[in-house]
This record gives sequence, structure tokens and C-alpha cells, in this order.
Amino acid sequence: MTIDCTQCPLRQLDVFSPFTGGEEAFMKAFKAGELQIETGAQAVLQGARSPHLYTVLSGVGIRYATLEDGRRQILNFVFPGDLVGLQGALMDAMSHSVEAKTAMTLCVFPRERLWELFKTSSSRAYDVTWLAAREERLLSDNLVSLGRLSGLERVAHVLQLLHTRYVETGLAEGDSVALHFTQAEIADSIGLTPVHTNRLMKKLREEGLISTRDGALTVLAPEALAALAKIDPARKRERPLI
Amino acid sequence: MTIDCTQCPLRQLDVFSPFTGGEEAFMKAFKAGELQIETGAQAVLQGARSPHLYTVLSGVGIRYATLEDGRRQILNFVFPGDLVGLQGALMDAMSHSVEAKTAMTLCVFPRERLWELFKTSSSRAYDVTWLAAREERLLSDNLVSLGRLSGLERVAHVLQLLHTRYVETGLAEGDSVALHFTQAEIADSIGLTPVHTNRLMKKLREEGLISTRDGALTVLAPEALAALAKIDPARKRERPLI
DNA sequence: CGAGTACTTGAGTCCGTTCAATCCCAGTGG
DNA sequence: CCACTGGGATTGAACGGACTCAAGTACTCG
Repeated sequence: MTIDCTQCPLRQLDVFSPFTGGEEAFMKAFKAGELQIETGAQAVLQGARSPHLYTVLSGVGIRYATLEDGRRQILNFVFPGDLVGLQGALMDAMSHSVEAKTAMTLCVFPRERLWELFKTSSSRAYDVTWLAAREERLLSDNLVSLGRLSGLERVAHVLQLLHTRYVETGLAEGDSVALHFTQAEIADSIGLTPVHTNRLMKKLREEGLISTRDGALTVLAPEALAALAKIDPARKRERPLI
Repeated sequence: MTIDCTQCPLRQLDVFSPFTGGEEAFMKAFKAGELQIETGAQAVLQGARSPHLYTVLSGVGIRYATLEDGRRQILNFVFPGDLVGLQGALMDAMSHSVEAKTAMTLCVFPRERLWELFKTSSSRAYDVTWLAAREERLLSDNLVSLGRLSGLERVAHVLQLLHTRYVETGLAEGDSVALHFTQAEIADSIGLTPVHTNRLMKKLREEGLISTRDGALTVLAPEALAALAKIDPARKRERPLI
């Protein structure tokens, strides 16, 4: 029993641009099914040529690359509405893996239909490109963080980012969010060790910027945190949903 | 006097996929002209909503973001065949600037024609998306470098990357390439200070991996450098050219 | 020949790492 | 009911890679 695109619950959220009419029905024709995966399972694997392109319907995960010697870098966090596997669908092989950190549901689009989608609907094709450009921007932000921010600033940056993404995808309960990522994962996303990340989070707590109680993150001083994180508050958040 | 797309000199290069027929003539209709800029000039500016989308016809540059306090992070190096200004054409404003490090020639596509291109040619639209996905992959590689490689590995990584890009765009003279980037710029791309970058380059020289003489970089031990840089030699290089 | 820019090198400091040990808590099986 | 287990979070102490500040060299350009 899969969800009908015309009933897609994500469409309700403010971050996603509304469809102008009949477009959900169009997308429905491209959806081949749903993939349900458990916490810890891989949606796509580095090196593999994924046979599908996915849109995240629910759940969160991480997008990461590993080196031969085991070092891991988390490139980005995966939230509802994100495209997964575009590289594999377009180019040769995936340069990263995606792992679920909660149970996830993914809408499945077979790769051969992607080309069909480009031929049939130029506006949907435009949206795919738009999302690719958005991904590029998110990676750029992380690059600036890793390259030019201090450790404390980087921690503020991810926490701010995660908070925003939880809120905009409707996964926040009140003003605090239940993080599904461990400190080790946060550390792997900002290029620090878990130990040092822990110390820096402690510092943010002591300075009253955040609080963390039983896995929930609360931002106590949003302006101060954003200032530390060097995040532009004016950036538009709205985006298309495929 | 602008170059006719049907005569595009880049098309000759091995890295670029051949057009199947009549496609150059199609692209010609979208080209509104050429932009010539001098060394040090900005092609696009961070924060601006660029009125154009460009393809680099000749010359090299840097794509970078700056923070309020002046810190700068180079996101990527810009070479012939690269798309410039896609974010500005699709979304709201550019999150980065592009500056010429040699004289550059850019093919100009007005942003309103981008949408027209999507409507008219699904294969060209597909190529634009392909290039966006490629950019995403290059950024991921840099992210892994900044987050998980040591200083020495990072220096090896950029140098290897630059060498490859010079060679594949036909800008190499023999086995050595004339770098158009200063050590300070290389430092800004790998998240290190110029001073430390200098010391690490010295080390690579002492170990016999590279040599640098009057601005030219020669890779003396390609395998050793690639091993240090953690670069996958098997990756396909061919890509579309818009 | 002076000025500017890039590159090079030295010495001291600090941020982040490494290697541990400890704590906390949710399961789980006796 | 409680000891046992294991993963995550936390803290301590010592080390080291990268930074800072500073001086000096090499080269181009007016």
C-alpha cells in the first residue's frame, strides 16, 4: 500500500512549492513504488550504479563517503523531500553512500524513467536541476564551514543547520528537536573528532546557546547561534518537491 | 566577433562527449554573445542575482565564498567547459563569486532562455542537470579532503586535481602545467594557511613527488601523489559540453 | 632603484588529537 | 530483581599539527 502522489503529505509543508495543478497526477505515473528501509540500512552504496532515483518520503539519514583506510566524511544529512541517487542515475557510479538513521520510506523512480521525465515534462526536469543546484549549495556551505570556521563555529553551524532542517520538514516537537544523529556522526560531518566535538558542545551548553537533554536539542539563543555559525538568515528556503 | 558553436574548439577535446548531429547549431541559437574579462575581474558576484548563465570558453578562475569578516574559502577551480552562474539562473542569488585568474572568455546565455532551453531540448536540459551533478561530486571530493585528509594529503589532492584539469582541458605543455593560482589561493581551497601550505609543498618537493619551477608544476611521481591524495584513478572523466 | 607581490623560513603558541578511563543508560538474560 | 553488556556521552592528560607573528628572499614592474 503506497502513498498516492496526489495525497503526498510532504506537499502540505511550507518549504515545498505548491504544484500548480495536475502535476501530482503526472508524478504519480513515474513513481514505481516505495522502498522501506530500517535504521542502519543503506539506501545506496558508494561505487554502485544505482538502478533507481529516490525521493525521501519520511525518515532521516546520512550521505557519506568512506576512504579505503576507513576514514569517513559525512557530506550531508538526508531529510524528507531530498533526492537520493541522482549521481548514480545520471552518471556512472555513486561517489557516496546513504544510510538510514531512522526507518525511512523512499519513493522509487526507475532510472530509465528519468530520461522519460525529461522528455515529457520540462517543468519537472527544471525542478530536478533546481534540486541538484540546491544540493550543490548545501555542499558549498559545508565546505566553507570545514575550511574556514573554527571548531566551535563548525559545531554551531551543524546544529543550526540540523535544527532548521528538522523544523522545515515538520519533524520538530515544539522548539526542540529529537536528534537522530550521534555525536560521532556530527563529528564526522564537521571534520573533528568525537571527543573534541563533545567538548565544544559542552561549551555551547555552558554559554547558554543550546541545551541537550535525552537526545533532544533545544536552541536557546537562536541569534547568537546563527551569528557563531555564520549563517545567512535571509536565505530563501522554499524549494520544489519532485 | 564571437565563436560559432558549430566551430567550438572545446568540442575537439577528449573529455567532452561528442554531439550527435545538429546540436551545435541548436546551441548556437541560445548563445547571446561572449563576455571577455581580464585577470582579477569578477564574472559573477556573491549575493547578486546573475542575469546570465555562462559556459567557460577559455581561461581559468576560482569559485569562492567570503564571510563578513573577510575569511575566504575557494570552493572549486573553474576551467573551460564549466558552467558558471547556474545557481543564480535557477534560484535566488549566488552563494559564491567567480573571479578570473587569467583572461577569460565566457559564452553568454540569458537566464530567461534557460527555461526556453528546458522546454525545447530535453537532451540539453539533461546535460545541464548532468553538469550540476558533476559539480556536486567535485564539491563532495573537496569536502572529504577538507574533513578527513591530513594537511599533506590535502596539498597532494589539490595539486593532483589541478594537474588533471589542466591536462584534460588541453592547457598542459608537456608533462608540466603552468599554474595560474598562487599558494595563497591553493591554501584557501584546502583550508590551510599560506605559510603551512608552503611548508607542505616543500615536503612534497623534498620527497620527489612534484617539482615547481617558475610557476610550473610537474608531477614526478603520479602514482605516489595519487595514493597520497586518495584519488580514485578509475573515475570516468568524460562529460557533456553545453 | 624603489615598490609591490609572491614565496620561503624560523620560533613560539594553541587548537584539536590521541589514548585512556569513567559514567550513564537501555536491553537482556539468569 | 539484578548483574551483565554494550553503545554513546563525558572527562583527563599529554602530544603534535597547524597557526601566528615576523623576518628575509626573489622577482617583476614602473
